[in-house]
Amino acid sequence: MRERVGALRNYMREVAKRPNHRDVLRQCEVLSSLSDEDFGLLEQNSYLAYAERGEVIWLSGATAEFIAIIGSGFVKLTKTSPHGHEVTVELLGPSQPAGIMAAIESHIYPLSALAVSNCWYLKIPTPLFLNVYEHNEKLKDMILKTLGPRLRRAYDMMTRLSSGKVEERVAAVLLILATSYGKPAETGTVLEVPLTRQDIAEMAGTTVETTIRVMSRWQKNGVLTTDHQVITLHCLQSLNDTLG
Amino acid sequence: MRERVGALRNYMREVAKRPNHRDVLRQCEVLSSLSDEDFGLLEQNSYLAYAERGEVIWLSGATAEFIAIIGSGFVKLTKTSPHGHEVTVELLGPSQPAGIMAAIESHIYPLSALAVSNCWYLKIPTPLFLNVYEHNEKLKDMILKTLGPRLRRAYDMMTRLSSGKVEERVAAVLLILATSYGKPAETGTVLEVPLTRQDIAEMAGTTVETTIRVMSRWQKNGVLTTDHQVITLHCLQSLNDTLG
DNA sequence: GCGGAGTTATGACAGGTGTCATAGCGGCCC
DNA sequence: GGGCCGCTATGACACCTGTCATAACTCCGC
Repeated sequence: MRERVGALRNYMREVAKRPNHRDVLRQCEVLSSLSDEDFGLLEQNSYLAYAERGEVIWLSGATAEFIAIIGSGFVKLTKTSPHGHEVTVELLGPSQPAGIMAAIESHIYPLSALAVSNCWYLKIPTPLFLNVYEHNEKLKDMILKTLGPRLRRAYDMMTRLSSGKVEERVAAVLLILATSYGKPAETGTVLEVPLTRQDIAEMAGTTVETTIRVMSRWQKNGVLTTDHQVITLHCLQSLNDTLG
Repeated sequence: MRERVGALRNYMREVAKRPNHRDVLRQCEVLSSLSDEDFGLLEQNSYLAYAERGEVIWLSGATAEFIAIIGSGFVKLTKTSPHGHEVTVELLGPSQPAGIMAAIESHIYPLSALAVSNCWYLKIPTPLFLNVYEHNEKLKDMILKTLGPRLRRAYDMMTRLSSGKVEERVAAVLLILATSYGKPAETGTVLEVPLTRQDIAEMAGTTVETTIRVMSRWQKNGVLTTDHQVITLHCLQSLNDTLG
């Protein structure tokens, strides 16, 4: 046990490893259609930034000064309800972009971006990005095509959030996370995302206590095990079953 | 009272009035950037269709044969949760398009479309639309720009759905409807959308009974009055207050 | 080492909300 | 007109879930 915790801690440090500037750009799917020239332009005028776990990358309502492409670690996009209650609407991992819609359309971030783990990300100034965007039809296509899945995910979460039962919502969150970021292992699917119960609660639209209760129950049933913030899902099927 | 009910019924009939084919195309904001030539193309190869209240326009999961532009009446886009429970994700009124994302990206409708009132809509075959779409950069821009607000509305609903209290969610739904489709009158803002409590419940992610209870309470407090399915909001402020 | 901060965990409790049952009302079709 | 259907309305009741309180544990800085 001791060494597993040690290994986990190493993992958390590893997340904070500085990625290669160019690699981050190249690995971002939305930008994959760009010419070498445009890549060069973006590369020379963007810069890597670091955020500690919990750090604010931008706040909703602020003017969109830059778009971000995640190099390593995880970022959550949140919105605070009128009651001050914070809700996570999206979780982004390596090579995923954030703030593109704000840049090209509203010029104001509609969501806040917060680091879930220590992470590196690339900051591309909005004017520069717009410059490349304007005369680049393929980029527009790519953005359109990535927006589709985002909308569908949003609609999916809406239906899950409305259909009552917290247990169901937490199961849905874990399954979504598993498909996006889960890594297969002997014991099951491992979620190497350092999410606290609080984070999961924000995604499922519930409270920490209830989330803990639900997950403790699953732990007793052998559906999953948690070791600090690393969750191993042993039985995806029984999670799926709780969805109906 | 008698004649008011009669007037309402007339209204319902009026909604079903057949609109002008070309007007529907011209009034759709997304298409506003098209050349006369493209307009002609769309006009000649699209056709008006009629749907009775409650009728299915398409089902989620079907292949996207056409996109629809609403001419008159209202259409809801829904998704059924794993539990069979139906959730309305969006409500569309005259001159709003549906199915565009499915056409250009997934080729499968992610949501079902159902007529909320009797309505006329324009069917534009997917291949034709894609044809126009491919070589029309401004159209892409317009689509991108309309997608932004859609995403933001979706995120907004997500936060409201997660923040507990049903009363709040119903208030939010009514306010959203009021800003989109409300018409000012002496007595307040009138919602001339023939929504049943069931429809509202689906949008707020709750049950008919609770929706009725909440709205009856407001009716007693004088916040709103309902006459069949026509809702008059007398005090938008007190609805806003319930949001926190 | 000690204390504080952050996270996980558990219990008591009240209230909101879904579920089920029932009823009235108006419209529509035969 | 009669019967059926859809919509609104109301009550009883169980139970989920948010709220508040408490505690153990780890990590970290002093």
